[in-house]
Formats: sequence, C-alpha cells, structure tokens
Amino acid sequence: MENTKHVSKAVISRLPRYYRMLRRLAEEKVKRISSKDLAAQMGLTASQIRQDLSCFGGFGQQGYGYNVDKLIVELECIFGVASSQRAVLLGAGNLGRALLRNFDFSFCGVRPIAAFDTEEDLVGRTFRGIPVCALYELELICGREHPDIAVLCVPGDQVQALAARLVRCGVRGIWNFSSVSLREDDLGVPVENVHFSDSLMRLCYHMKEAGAPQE
Amino acid sequence: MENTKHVSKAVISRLPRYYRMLRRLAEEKVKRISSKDLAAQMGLTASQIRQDLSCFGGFGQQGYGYNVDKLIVELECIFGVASSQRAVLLGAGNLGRALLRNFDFSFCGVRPIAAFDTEEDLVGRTFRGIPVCALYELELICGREHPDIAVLCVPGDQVQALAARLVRCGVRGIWNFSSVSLREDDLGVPVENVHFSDSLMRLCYHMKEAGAPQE
DNA sequence: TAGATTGTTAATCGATTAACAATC
DNA sequence: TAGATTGTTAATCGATTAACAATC
Repeated sequence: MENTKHVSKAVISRLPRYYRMLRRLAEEKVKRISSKDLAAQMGLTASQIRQDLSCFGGFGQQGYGYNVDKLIVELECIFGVASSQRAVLLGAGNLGRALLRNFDFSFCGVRPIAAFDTEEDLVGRTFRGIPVCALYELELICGREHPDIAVLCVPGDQVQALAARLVRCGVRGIWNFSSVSLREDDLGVPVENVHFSDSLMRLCYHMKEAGAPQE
Repeated sequence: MENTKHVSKAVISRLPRYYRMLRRLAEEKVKRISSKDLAAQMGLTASQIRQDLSCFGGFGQQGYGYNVDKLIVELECIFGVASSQRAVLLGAGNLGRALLRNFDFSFCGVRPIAAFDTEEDLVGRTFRGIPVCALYELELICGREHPDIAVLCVPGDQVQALAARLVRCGVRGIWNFSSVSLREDDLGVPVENVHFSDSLMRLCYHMKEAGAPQE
C-alpha cells in the first residue's frame, strides 16, 4: 500500500540515517522534534526531510513536529525491522568473526543463526552463541532453517558461485563484504555490496581537495 | 589545475567503482575498453562514463576508447594513490584487527604504520607487522611519524573526543567505522563514515519491496 | 487565539541522457 | 578511406528547495 509511489534511491539511502539519528534522540529522552531541528542536526534541509518522509505517509503533526518514538516505529515498519530476518554468515575469517562478535544485527531487525566455513579448526566453534558449520552442510541447514539473508565474508573468487548457491537455498537478500561486486540482475535477489576501498578512496580524494586550495 | 570545475558528489562516488573495474580488467589483460563496453559491464550508460571522466581530462581517444593501464594511472593521480598516505588505526578490537589482517590498504595507496589501544593484553602485539601501541603514546608517535589518516574502530562514545585529539595530532582525514557519525564541519578535516547498519537496512528495504509485488 | 510546523505544490537547480561534430 | 568512439553541447529528466495553505 505504501508501494504506490516510486521511492528514489536517494531517499532510501537517507532513511537509515534518519533512523540512526532518531534512535539516538530517543536514547537521550527526546520526545519530539521538528523537521527544522532534525535538519540542523543532520546537515540537511527541513524541506528535504518532510519531502522524504511524506513518500511513506504523514507522520508529523502541524504545529508540533514529529513524535520521535512514533517515527521510529514507522521507519521500522518501512524497513521491516519488526519481522526479524534470519541470517547466515559465510566465511568465519577475521571480518566474519568481527561482525558476529561486534555488529549489532538486532538494531536492523536481523538475527544471525549460523556461520559457515571450510576451515576445519573453525567448524564447531561458536561466536556470541552462533555456531560455525561446515560449508557442505549449507543445503541441509538452509533446508531446515530457511534463512532470509546471507552475509558474505569470503574471498572474492568464491563469491559469484557461492551467491548463486545461496539463492538456490532460498535466501532472499545478500549482504556482500567481498571485494567482488554482485549484481541483483544476475542473482535475482537484492544485493548490498559493501566496498571498504570505495570509502577510503573517497576519503583520499577529499583530502587531496582539502589540501590543494590553500597550499 | 584539475580543481577548476566543481566535481559533484555523485561523480566522486562513481570514481572508485571505475577504478576497481579497471584494475580487474587489467588483471584479465584487457588493454583497451570503450565507454560503451565499460558501461555494459557496470550497469551504467556510456554517456555518463564519458561525462564523468571528462571532469578530469580527456583520457580517451576517438575511434579507440580508453587505454586501461593509462586510465588506471590517471585515476590514481586523481585520488593521490601514488603519494602513499600513512595511517594510524585506533582500536585494535575485532574489527580493527580484521582490517589490519585482511584489508588491502595498498590498493588505495594507504600504508598503516601503527595501531593504538588501551587494552594491556594487546599493546606490544603486532598484526601483519603493524605494532599495537598504548593510547597514551599517541601524541608522541604522531609527532614522530606524522600520519595522514586515522582509522577509527573504537566504541561510539569515545569517537568524538578521540577524533578531535587526532586532528590536533595533525591527521588530515578520518575513516570512521564507529557507530557515531563524525562531521567534517565539526572537525575541520575530511571524514568518511562507514555505517554497516545503513547498508543492511537498505538491503532489508529492498527485500521487502522485492517480496511485496508478486505475493 | 496566536504561533508553530506540517504536507504538498510550484520553482529551481543539478545530474543524466541523447545527439553529433571532431578525429583517431 | 570508412568505421568507431571520443568530448562536449543541448535536451531531458529527476531531485532539492522554497513557499504557503492547512491545521494542530
């Protein structure tokens, strides 16, 4: 029903930022906020915030602003946070383990249920209560547990084949940390590629720009 | 000199993707590529690629396309990859260690020189040859080594103060993996915030969209 | 009631695409 | 020379900002 209007990519990439800021405000016991104040805190315009939110409904109130807790719930609804997606993690190397141990999956409404690796020494161990299983058990365990999301932390050369295998296992979304990009068009399910190097290169670019003018 | 035209944010965020793709093509021994072929492989339009690159100069040749190796060098120039930035890493927890061990800093022309932590058991250890130092030595070591970039992998509540301290130590850019966003306007140096949760929430959004229509 | 602030419409601005002369 | 493909200009498209009536 909220699917009628097309929501642009730009809007979608701002929504998680709104959500983070609102969760922080809620923690600080802020009960209400105007688009004006929210904009100031986030470095955006009030107009843009109202425009973005109005894609999904009228969540505010004239003369009052937005109720922080209510808006959080609305955003969780938009993202499906409440529906608690189940995730499997592929590759329990340094990065995979760092995610299992440190990343707050529940913030996004995601719950890791198992990790997989080919490394003998890792299989059987658990990290924050999540067991590492042997990769050959993937089909078996997915058939039983029906995970929604696969988190890929494996070397780049294995990613393409593994992603296809996971889609056959029924996962409906892929969160890809490997160095090789995956494409939704190839796989048939939504993909988010996380490329650390892109971010670091952008930083280097901006540093170069910041350095150049005055010197 | 390439600083005359203003280059939009959208262009800057595509440049690292071009660079990754070209590096991959170079590995596969591809010597030349047209904007048309590059666009097809990346899911963009040829026009956009030519427009983007022309912000920085005429790197192609009519009737031929782009020389892959030459274009790689041009992009490295744009990002300052060749100048080899030196980085310190703050917080040698799971994520910090995962970066030190796995992430290919040199791909971006960055070289980690030291890590810092307050944890006694970590101080003195090395990861991939990078020593973990005590945090109280930060000013001393920065005074001696003049790092360009700080990589922040510390808990959210410490980030703001630590970032300011690093800027006083002379770092010119901050790569922030903590859950709290930093802003260039507050710090006076370029910042890249990496928010895993934003990416995962976007994935959840797209999964919800993909699921809704047919069912 | 008066003040504040929304949701929405219209105006502006910027980014992407299309077209094509230039030229390898 | 003919074919291919660039860099750039103009046209289109979309996203952001400004303005304001509606209303809490």
